[in-house]
Amino acid sequence: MAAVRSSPGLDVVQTGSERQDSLINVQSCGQGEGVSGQKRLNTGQRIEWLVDANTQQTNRHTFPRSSGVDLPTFRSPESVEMDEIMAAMVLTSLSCSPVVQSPPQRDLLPGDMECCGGELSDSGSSGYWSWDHGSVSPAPSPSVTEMDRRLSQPTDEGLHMELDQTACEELEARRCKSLSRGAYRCLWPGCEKVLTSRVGMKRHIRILHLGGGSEQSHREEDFYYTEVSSEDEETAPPSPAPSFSSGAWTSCSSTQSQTTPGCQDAVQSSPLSQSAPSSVWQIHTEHLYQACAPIQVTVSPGSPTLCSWTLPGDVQQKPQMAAPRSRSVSVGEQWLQRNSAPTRSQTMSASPSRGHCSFRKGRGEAKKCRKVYGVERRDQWCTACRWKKACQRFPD
DNA sequence: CCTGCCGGGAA
DNA sequence: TTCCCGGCAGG
Repeated sequence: MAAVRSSPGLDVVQTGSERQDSLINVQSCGQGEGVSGQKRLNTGQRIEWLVDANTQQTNRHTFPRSSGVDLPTFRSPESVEMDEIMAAMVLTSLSCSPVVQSPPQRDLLPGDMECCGGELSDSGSSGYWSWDHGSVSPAPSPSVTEMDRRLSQPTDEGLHMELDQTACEELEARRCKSLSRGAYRCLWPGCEKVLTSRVGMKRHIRILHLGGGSEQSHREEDFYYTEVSSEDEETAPPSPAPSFSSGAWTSCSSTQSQTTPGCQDAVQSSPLSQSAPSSVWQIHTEHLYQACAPIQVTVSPGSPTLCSWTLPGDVQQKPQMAAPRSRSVSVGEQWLQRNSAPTRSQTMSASPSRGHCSFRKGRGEAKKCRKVYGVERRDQWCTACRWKKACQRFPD
């Protein structure tokens, strides 16, 4: 918006020495730093202009000149009015000319708007949403000026509207990098890609996950990555993200409760893009929880039939989840202490075949703790065996 | 008789 | 909730 307005306190400054010249101070709402100066028109009017980027005023093309001011007599009121209009137009064109002032006219370039959208448009009234709106708009950052330099270079020949996408993305990436040293983590299930540039992440998601570069998918990538600051990256080793790729699992319960609260806090993107990744994380973590159980399992020594393990996906579906068994007493006990009760209750409640309360299933061929450790080492039994309950360490 | 474990009760 | 045990059933 290139608003040309005249401030009452400044605009019409007519001194006695400049009687024949109409001195008009104009303030133009635009972008970037304010530019002020004077311009002497053909008609002899000297126009002083002040282009202030940060003024958010309504468009007012009126030039309140007091009627009591003496004007050159050879001018008819119509011509004066025309001159004012002309002056306004000239000022408008001046303040919007890319040659004279590139910063304020940035939002007037439709090419920029189309190319980079809200990324480049810092104007709060542009109507475009912007990623870094709040952090960028108020104070011009070095990256902005640098970008302006880059932008004003080609626009010397005119409005260079054909900035290609990649160039804009580079600018965007630069800007994002300079503004925040954050990283962007892909939230696509199974993908833990962490990139330092948002554009790269978008491209990654678009190409790898969304499968192509369609227009629709171009907006979808925002849902599948989250922004994490570098501090979070450094201080978040227990974050579940790297854990997926690493197969060194000793206990699965450690990650169960860590459903990315830190990541959520670190996210600074739009709330729309927050919601989707969180749900993705939720699902992901649940899968992780379900999947981690068979990983730490070691096969029971006496029963080869127990070696048939289902895949994590199947484990999730099956109502009767097989409890893990381990020869390692300490690990098994730890796991039992944490998971025996919930697993048991899950199994009980979900099993439809157990209609009979007094049903006593036949004795399995698996050796239980009593058989394995003997009565003399009862302290090494699983808790259930110690309580004369169904063995959880070596279930049938 | 041994073993596994259900059901119930005590702390 | 944790712990223990009587007692039943299968082998």
